[in-house]
Amino acid sequence: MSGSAVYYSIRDLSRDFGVTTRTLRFYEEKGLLEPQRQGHRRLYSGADRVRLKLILRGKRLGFSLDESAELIAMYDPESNNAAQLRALIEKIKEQQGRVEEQQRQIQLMLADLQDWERRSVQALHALSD
Amino acid sequence: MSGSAVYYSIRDLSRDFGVTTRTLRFYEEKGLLEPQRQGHRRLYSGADRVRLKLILRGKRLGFSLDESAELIAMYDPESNNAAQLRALIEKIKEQQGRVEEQQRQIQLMLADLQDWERRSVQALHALSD
DNA sequence: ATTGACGTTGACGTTAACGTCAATTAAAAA
DNA sequence: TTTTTAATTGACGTTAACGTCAACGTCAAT
Repeated sequence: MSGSAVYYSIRDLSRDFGVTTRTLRFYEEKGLLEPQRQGHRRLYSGADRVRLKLILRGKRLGFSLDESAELIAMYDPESNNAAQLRALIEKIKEQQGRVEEQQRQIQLMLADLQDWERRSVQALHALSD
Repeated sequence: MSGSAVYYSIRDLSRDFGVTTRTLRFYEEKGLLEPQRQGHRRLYSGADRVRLKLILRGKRLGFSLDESAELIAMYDPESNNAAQLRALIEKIKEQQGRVEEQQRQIQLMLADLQDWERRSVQALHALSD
C-alpha cells in the first residue's frame, strides 16, 4: 500500500466543495457521510470526498438528498454488481425523462410567447403606418 | 357582450385541474387568485381559470409559486407591454438554461455509467473465457 | 327538524435542506 | 498560562407548498 493516508478537516471540505460545515454535519446526520473521528473531530478521507462529490452531483442532476443516498448506495464501486448498475442507470434515465419533459414545456411556452411578441410588434407597426 | 357570465365552484376547479381545494385557498392567500364571492362562497370566473392554468404551467416549467406570480404579472394580456413581454421571455430563457445544464449533467453521468457497465460486462466475459 | 353535501375560516402539522445561535471543548499560538 | 481559533453537540428557526383537523355556516332534501 502507498504511504500514510491523507485526511481533511471539515473546513477543508467546506472550502473545497463550497458547502457550509452545517451542511456536512447535516449530511452526516442523514447517513450520507460518516467520517472517522479523532477525539471528536471529524476526519474526512478521500473516499468521503468522493461520496460528497457524488451527493453534490446528484443535486445538480435534480435529485433530492434521499434519492442521492439511494443512488450512491447502488453506485458502490466495490461490489461490481451489474444488476444494481443497470438499476442505477434506469433511475437516472427516468430523471432524464422528467427533465426532458420540462424542457419541452419550456419550448412550447417560449414559442407561444415569441409568437405573441411578433404579433404585438406588428400591431405597433400597423399603428405607425 | 355575450350572455350571463359563467362561474365555477371551488370544487369544480379542484376537479377540473386536479388540485385540492386547500391548494386553491392557498393560492388565494398568496395573491395568485382572487375569485369573487357570493356571500362566503368563492366563485371562479373564466379568467380565474386561465390564471390557474398559468400557475400550474409555471410549476411544470420548474418555477416556484412566487416566480409564477411574477411571470403571470408580466404576462398581463391586457396591457400590451412589449418590454414586459421580452422580460418575461428572458426569465423563461434563463430557466431554459438551467434545465439544459441539468440535462447536460445527466448525459455526462449516463455516459460514465454506461461506460462502466460495458467494462464490467467485459470483465465478466473475460472470466468465463 | 334533521341529515348530508358543500363551503368557510382558523390554526397547527409536515418535509426538505439547511441557517443560526448558544454553550462547550480541545488544541494551537502567543 | 492565557488567549485564539477551530470544532463539537444541541436545539430552535426558516421557507415552500401544501395537509389535516376542528368548528361552524348554509342550503336542499327528507
